Amino acid sequence: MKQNTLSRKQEIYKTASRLFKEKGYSAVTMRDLAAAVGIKAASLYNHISSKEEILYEVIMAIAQNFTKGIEEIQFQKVTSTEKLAQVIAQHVNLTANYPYGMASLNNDWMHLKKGKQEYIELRNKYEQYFREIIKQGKKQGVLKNIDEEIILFSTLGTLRNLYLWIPKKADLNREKLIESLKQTLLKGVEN
Amino acid sequence: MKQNTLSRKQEIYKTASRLFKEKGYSAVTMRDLAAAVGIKAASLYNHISSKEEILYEVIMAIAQNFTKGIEEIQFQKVTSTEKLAQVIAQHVNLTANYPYGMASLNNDWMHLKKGKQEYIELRNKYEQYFREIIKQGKKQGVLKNIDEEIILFSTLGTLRNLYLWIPKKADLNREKLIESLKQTLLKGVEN
DNA sequence: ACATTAAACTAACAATTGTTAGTTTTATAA
DNA sequence: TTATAAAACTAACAATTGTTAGTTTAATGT
Repeated sequence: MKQNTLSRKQEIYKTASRLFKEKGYSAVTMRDLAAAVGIKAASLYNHISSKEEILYEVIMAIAQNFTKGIEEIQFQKVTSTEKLAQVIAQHVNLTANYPYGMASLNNDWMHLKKGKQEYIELRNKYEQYFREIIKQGKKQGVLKNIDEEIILFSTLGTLRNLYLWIPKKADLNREKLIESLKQTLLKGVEN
Repeated sequence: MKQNTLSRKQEIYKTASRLFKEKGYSAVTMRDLAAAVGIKAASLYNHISSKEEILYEVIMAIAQNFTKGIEEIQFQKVTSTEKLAQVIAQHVNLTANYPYGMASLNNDWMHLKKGKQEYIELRNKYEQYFREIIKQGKKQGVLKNIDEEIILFSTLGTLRNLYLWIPKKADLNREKLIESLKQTLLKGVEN
C-alpha cells in the first residue's frame, strides 16, 4: 500500500512535469493532469495537497541536486578547468535524469508561493559557487581574462537549455555529449 | 487620433510583453494587463481583438526580424566566422530592442493558435540557416570538427538566454558585450 | 470473512477567466 | 458650436479554474 501510494504520487509528479514542460505550469489544469494520469481531478487530492505542491516538489528536488552537486565540486582540490568540466557533466546528467522538470526550473519557478524565496536562494547559491570557480580559474591563469559574468551566463545559458535538446537527440550518447560540450564551452568552436 | 490610437496599441503590446516575461502568457489576465495600462479590461478591446492576438504580434515581429536577419547574413560573401560574429551581434541587438518579447519567443509560442505553425516554420528556417553557416565553416576549416548540432545548440543556447541577463546588467555596454560573446563563443574560455 | 483503509468516483462551490453589449465621456474636425 | 468618432466605462455572460464534501469501490491485514 505504501509502495503503491508512493508510486502513484510519483506518477503524478512525473506526468505533471511532462505537461508543465509542454504548456507551462499555468496552462496545465488539474483536469488535464488527472486525464493524463487516467483518473478524475478530485482523485488527485487523495495523493497531493495542491497544484502548487506539485510544482514545489518538481522544482526543489532538482534545484537541491544542482546546488549540492556544485558545492561538492567546488570543494575538490583540482584545477578550475576540471571543476568546470564536472559542472558541465552534472548538467548533462541531471537534465537526462529530469528531462521535464528542467523546464519548470527555468520557466515556472515564479509561480511558487512558499517555495519561491527558497528556490531563489538555492539558485543564487549555485551561481555564487559557479562564480568562485571562474574567479579561481582566472586567478590561476587557466581561464581567459574575460568578464566573470560573461563566462557565467554564456556557459550557464547553454547548459540551462540542454533540456530542450537532449530529448530531441535520442541518438547522441551521453558521454559523447559531455565531451563535446567540454570541448565547445572551454575551447570554443573556431579553429 | 490615428497617431494616438497607434501609440495606445503599442503601449498595450509593450506592457503585455513585460507582463508575459514576468509571469508567462497564461498567467497574465486581461485584467492584469488593463490595470498595468491604467484602464479597465473591456477597454482593451477598443484596441486589440483578443489576448492571443497580442501574443501573436509580440512573437512574430521578433521572429521575422531574426529570420530575415540571418538570411541576409548567410547570403554575404564573408568567412563563416564573420557570419557567426554577425549572428551573435544580431542576437544582442534584437534582445536589447525587445527585452521582454524574447521571453515569449522562447517560452510562450506554444500558446499561439493561428500563428503556431507559422512561428515554428520561421524558427526552423532560422536554425537551418544557422546550420548552413556552421556546415560551411567546417568545410572551409575555420570551424572545428565538432558535431554540427552541438555547435548549433551550444551557441543558440547562450544567445537565446540573453534576454535574462541583458536587463540585469545595465552596465555592460552593448558593443563590449558583443565582443566578449564573440570571444567566448568562438574561442572558448580556457587559456 | 470481515473490518479498515486507500483510492477512486459524482456533484458542487466560489472565484476567475476572456469577451461582448450597451452606454457615457473625451477629443477632433467642420 | 455641434456632429462624429475614438476610447473609456459598467454590467454581465458562459466557460473554466482549483478545490472540497460526501459516497462508493477496491485492496489489505487479521
